[in-house]
Amino acid sequence: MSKPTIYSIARRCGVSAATVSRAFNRPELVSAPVREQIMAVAAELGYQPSSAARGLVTGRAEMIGLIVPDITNPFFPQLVRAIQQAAERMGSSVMLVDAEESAAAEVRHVAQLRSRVDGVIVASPRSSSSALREAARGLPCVLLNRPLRDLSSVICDNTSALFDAGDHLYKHGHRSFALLAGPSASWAAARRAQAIRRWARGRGVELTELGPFRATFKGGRQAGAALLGTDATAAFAFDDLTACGVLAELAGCGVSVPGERSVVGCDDVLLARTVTPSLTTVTAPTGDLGATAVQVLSRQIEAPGGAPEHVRLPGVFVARDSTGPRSDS
Amino acid sequence: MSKPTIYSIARRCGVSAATVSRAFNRPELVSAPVREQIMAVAAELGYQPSSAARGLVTGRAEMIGLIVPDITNPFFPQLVRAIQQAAERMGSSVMLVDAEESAAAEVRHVAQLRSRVDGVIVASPRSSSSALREAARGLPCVLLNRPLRDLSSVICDNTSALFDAGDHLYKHGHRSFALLAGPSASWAAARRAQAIRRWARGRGVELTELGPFRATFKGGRQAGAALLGTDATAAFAFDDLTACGVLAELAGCGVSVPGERSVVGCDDVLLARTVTPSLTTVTAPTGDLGATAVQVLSRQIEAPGGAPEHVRLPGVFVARDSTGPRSDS
DNA sequence: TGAGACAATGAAAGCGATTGCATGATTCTG
DNA sequence: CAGAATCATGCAATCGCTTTCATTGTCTCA
Repeated sequence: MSKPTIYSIARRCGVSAATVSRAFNRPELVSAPVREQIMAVAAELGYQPSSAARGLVTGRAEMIGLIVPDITNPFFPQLVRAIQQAAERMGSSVMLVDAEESAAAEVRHVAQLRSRVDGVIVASPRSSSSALREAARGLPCVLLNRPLRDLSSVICDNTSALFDAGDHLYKHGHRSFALLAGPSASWAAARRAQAIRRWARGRGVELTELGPFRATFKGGRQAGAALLGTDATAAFAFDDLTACGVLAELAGCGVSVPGERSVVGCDDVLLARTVTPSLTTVTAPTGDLGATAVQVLSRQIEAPGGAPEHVRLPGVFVARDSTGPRSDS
Repeated sequence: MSKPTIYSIARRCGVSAATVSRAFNRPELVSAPVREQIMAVAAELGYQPSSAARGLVTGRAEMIGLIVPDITNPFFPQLVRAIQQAAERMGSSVMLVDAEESAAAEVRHVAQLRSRVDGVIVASPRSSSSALREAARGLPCVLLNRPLRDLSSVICDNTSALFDAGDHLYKHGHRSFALLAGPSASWAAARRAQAIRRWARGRGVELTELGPFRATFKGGRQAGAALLGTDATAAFAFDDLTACGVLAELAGCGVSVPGERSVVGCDDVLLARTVTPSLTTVTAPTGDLGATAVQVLSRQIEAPGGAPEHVRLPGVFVARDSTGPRSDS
């Protein structure tokens, strides 16, 4: 027998399809005995409403798209999970798309998702503002970690946490710093760099800028190598993953951390706690970030064309073992 | 103006909707000038076919579901990426669902996905065989890392690689081993344990079994603590994540690796290379695993009810720094 | 007791695409 | 040159569901 539909159920129950539909969507409109019979038959037949048919008439896909630049960067799985949980709470599923660090892919995927989702969350987009705006035209959209005036955004602001990080290093006697810049297309990278520059200027300490490096472990190793070419005693890595690369490179060269150099990361991914030495970093409120993004998106979906919302959540500095007193060498 | 449909395009081009539809799906059936005009108008209007409408009539969602037990376990992002790439090649999108290590959630999600996808890939399922079979009834389904006679499966067989791992340790003089078992519901865990037991018996060495432990960093720390209660000089962790936990715990207790104890992981996630010491482990062919799973699934979708396929891909042992000569203490 | 009010249900019109069949215009073919 | 084959296109049914509107009883209240 073919897939059960509301009609097969209706026939078996001696009611009309409309009643079956209502039994599911507006149960209070159906008398108790009929409703129960419908439910029983539905369960027996293993009925599942066709979301295509429903979507066709309601115009809702009950699905949101999520575009991440690199799912293998450990920051994103946490985010994905948070977003998925939040989406589930509002009855939606998540379609995940990995843009594999390509700005072009981001835009392409937004276009592809258009017809299949109610809205999209684009995490840490690499694409140009105009391309992004264009791609999202008429599609509810929330940007994560990148503000754009006319699109909603939820961002993690690490500025003050990075100040704390700097102060923490300063107190440990460091006076010469390196900034290991992240991907040049990344707003987060620019923002973090800016915060660190401002802090350094405020403190009047020396800041060597290196990079940009890719936000990968390998990129981190390169950054580590570059760091060794300077006399900075403390370095700000773009994120935890690159920081881990730096640690690995330094370890490989026999440079002790935090003995000879201190390193701070950003994001506080699982990795940060597992490396040796554990990473001093800035904890991003992943759960909140995801939940907020979904909320904002769902508001955009409810009221398309509504004013864009901009939410900013602060990161929190956390000191671990990759930072310590400046060596007197 | 509202969303463009084939009708709005048809009207603007002075043709029927059928022709527009054909222009997209069977362009060879439409004369060149008409086709080009349709394409031009479609592009101008930013037309995107409604996948709900299409899905309703074709019965295809062009979407596959992917259920993973724990997206924050670094093994899975790699797999997700591989699967997504493969799916994209066959024109499908991927709906990711994180079951958060709950067997019940797995089954629940399979049921939910039913109506929205053409088939599902269930990675490393925790649920019982019968529940799984029941949930997948009539739904094309491929199991990853868990064989079940009547459902297709793609598994990574680490048996021989684990033998290699054992031999590697044996050559380094180890004679007393610990098996840090993974989740009891995990087929992979059972399978790995079995391989190790067999190897140990074959070699005639002592094997202490500990656990089960959860496949998380924390679970690994517990495993590490348990390990210290034994006199095993070498330990097989369930996977890299737990192995990292073990390393952290040992480091925390001042036990040197590989000086005092050797540890081997499994999966070869990014983490394995980034921890210190880098992890001796078994590399899983993630890319192949994902690509194969998608292929098998798409065959199941083409020919529903076809015979289940079973593919097994071997893991490869790789020695790094977490294993070394047995200490003479 | 009769007129609303109300509750439960059905009939039917879409939602936006695909697709089998019918049609009319061309082009072959012998 | 008549009839067949071919090509490009349109018509209309269909997919499974939601939802508006109409219908039929049942109550309730004056």
